[in-house]
Amino acid sequence: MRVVTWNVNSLRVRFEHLARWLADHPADVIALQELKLPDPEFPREPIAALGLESVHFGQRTYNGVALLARQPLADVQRGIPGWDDPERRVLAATAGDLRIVDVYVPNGQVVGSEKFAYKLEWLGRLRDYLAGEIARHPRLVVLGDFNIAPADCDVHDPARWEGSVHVSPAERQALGAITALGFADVFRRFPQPLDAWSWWDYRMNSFRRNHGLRIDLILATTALAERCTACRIDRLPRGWERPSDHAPVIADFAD
DNA sequence: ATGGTGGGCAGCCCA
Repeated sequence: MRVVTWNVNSLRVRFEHLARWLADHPADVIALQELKLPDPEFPREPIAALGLESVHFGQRTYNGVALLARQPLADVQRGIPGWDDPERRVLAATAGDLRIVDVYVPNGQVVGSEKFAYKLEWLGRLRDYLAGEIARHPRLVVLGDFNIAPADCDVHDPARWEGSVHVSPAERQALGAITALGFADVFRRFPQPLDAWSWWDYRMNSFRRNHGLRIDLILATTALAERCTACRIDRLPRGWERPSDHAPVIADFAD
């Protein structure tokens, strides 16, 4: 099973990039974030024309997540059960024998802000939800835009970023509480380049200078992570004309 | 040098 996560920053704008990339990178499951379109405008038919089933949980202007898959998606769950979060950021489904949870973690804006408090609350609620999911689904993958760089090796300039949003101790602790449920960040199970980022700011020529963060993650339950045979970031589409600010992350799992 | 760029919807909000 090949699993992909990609924050497309507007599916309307990036649909052609997605189609072009998928033509060269056949995947079994694709988790998308930041659709930025309401459900009635979701391009279900164009995606079906690519040979992919899809489920989506969108809203106008902001947020929105979708799962695309070669095979049918079952037991679809929109949002975190029992919490009426006004922002649409979580979508779960079962593809084959994998349970998939697609997440778009809040950005947090500035450490100490209201949005930052929402991010921490949100991560706590995700942890509680995943504690139940992991008990029911031993083969569980949680992937998406976490808006947290797990460690300093995931940051191009740790000194300049120290204490900022995406790297602050509070955020890393909240992520740690999730991985402590029994997940592995599969990217770090393999040798990787020292400068492997998944997001580059649109400003300040960040991509050209390769100033980025690794904030797009694929977490797998520990037993499943041992079946992971590869994980990499494909930075190529970040260099295409009018790109998303995120690159796709790819993981392969043996059957 | 506290900026810069991009998406979405209509002068900002969010990333």
